[in-house]
Amino acid sequence: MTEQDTTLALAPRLAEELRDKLIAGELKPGQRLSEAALSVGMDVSRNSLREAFRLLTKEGLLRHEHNRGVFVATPSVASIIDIYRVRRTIECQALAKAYPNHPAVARMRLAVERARAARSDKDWGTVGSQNMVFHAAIVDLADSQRLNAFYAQIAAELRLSFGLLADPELLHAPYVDLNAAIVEKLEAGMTAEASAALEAYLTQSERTVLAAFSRIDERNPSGK
Amino acid sequence: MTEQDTTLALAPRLAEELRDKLIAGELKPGQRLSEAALSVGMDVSRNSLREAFRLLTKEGLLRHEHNRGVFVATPSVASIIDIYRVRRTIECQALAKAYPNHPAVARMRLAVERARAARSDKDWGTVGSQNMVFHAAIVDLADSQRLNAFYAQIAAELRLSFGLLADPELLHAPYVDLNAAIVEKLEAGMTAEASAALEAYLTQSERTVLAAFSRIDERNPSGK
DNA sequence: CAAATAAAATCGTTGAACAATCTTGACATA
DNA sequence: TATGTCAAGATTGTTCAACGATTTTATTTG
Repeated sequence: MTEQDTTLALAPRLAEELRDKLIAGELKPGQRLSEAALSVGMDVSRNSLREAFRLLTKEGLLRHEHNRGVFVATPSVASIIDIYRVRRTIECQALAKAYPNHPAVARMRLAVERARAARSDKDWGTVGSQNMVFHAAIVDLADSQRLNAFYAQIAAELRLSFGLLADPELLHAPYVDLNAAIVEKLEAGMTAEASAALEAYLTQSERTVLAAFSRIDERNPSGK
Repeated sequence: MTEQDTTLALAPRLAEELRDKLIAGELKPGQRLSEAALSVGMDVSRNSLREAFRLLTKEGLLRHEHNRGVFVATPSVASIIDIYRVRRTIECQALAKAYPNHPAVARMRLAVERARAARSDKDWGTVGSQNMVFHAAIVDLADSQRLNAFYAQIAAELRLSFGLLADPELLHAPYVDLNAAIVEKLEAGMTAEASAALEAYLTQSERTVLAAFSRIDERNPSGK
């Protein structure tokens, strides 16, 4: 009974598989993805693979150049700034307008607690993924499927950038307690304060990521 | 020199062509799009058409059912509520954080003036499209490519819903002056007031659309 | 008239083919 | 040596034909 009953379409499955590899860093920014090579590697036809490419291109994880092929998207300072702008717009508003009994609040708290436990174990991978869960839950406060889907996409793009950065401790550890403060303010009904705290959080996080990114980028300007 | 030098890829062109037909109402909600029929009708291969279908499905304009084909998305009360939730989140925040000298402000004003001119001519189509321009300009205040792209998608979905509604005068005419008031507040640096006015606008517009939509929907519950 | 079954249509996916375009490398020229 | 030309070679863009899988329609049967 562990198998999938509903045979999902092939292209979305391929896209998911590729997305995982992109986020895991198995496929590196700037790298070209050969249709011929990948289609035999993944044991599917070129046509099916091209459908998957189109999906991931639309998500911003791949870049498509006509008659030249698809490449893993190369994060840039501009894209990071853009992504944080999106996050501030959506997350802060979701938090400001949230009502404190929303089911997503429980998920926020749970993510905070799990992140704290992982932090004591120095399990930075889990700290990072619980941080993602926390922010996805914030967006979920707005009760909008479309915002959720859009945010998932933005988060995947951001994780592509994170892949370039070396130090997950620096990247995620400092924010566990800030997250805790946010959820506490929210639970207390202080949505405006929670939102303000989140904005400060995001600004600080953006600065950290940009600084780390610039250090990489100036050594290796074109992302090869 | 009027021709396109860069031969654009086929799939995006097909997607654009279909998108236009969807928004124009040539393809009706719930209608099934046969791969075989459409591919001969548009004189392209089934494979290319399928790539275009994937794009439009990801945009929310088409719905894909495994082994059954693609259908024109059927707007629902839930989808309209969701779309307006997105609009309030993004547009109000963009306006609240805007700075009044942003180039998009000029476009907002221009759209208002054109809409007013069109209103005196009772050219409701232009009134509607200038209204779309106005709101796209608001989102542009946030200076984010990703928000712009996302909003364009949401707007297309909303226009699909509008296609079902009969009366463009009722739908757009009352909002020309509200738009004017918003741009004036913004130009005066009163971003908070502009944002509040927009929120009231959107709530009222949502109510109008939902009311009109329910009248249609109860006569024709499952969209043909 | 309902249920079961057979036939037809449609989608899902593959593989091969060929045109269009880009890349590479050899070669000639200044 | 540096540079520009030009012909392979490789890769993408697109089409076509085929066939298994699934759904829909039509037919038969009880």
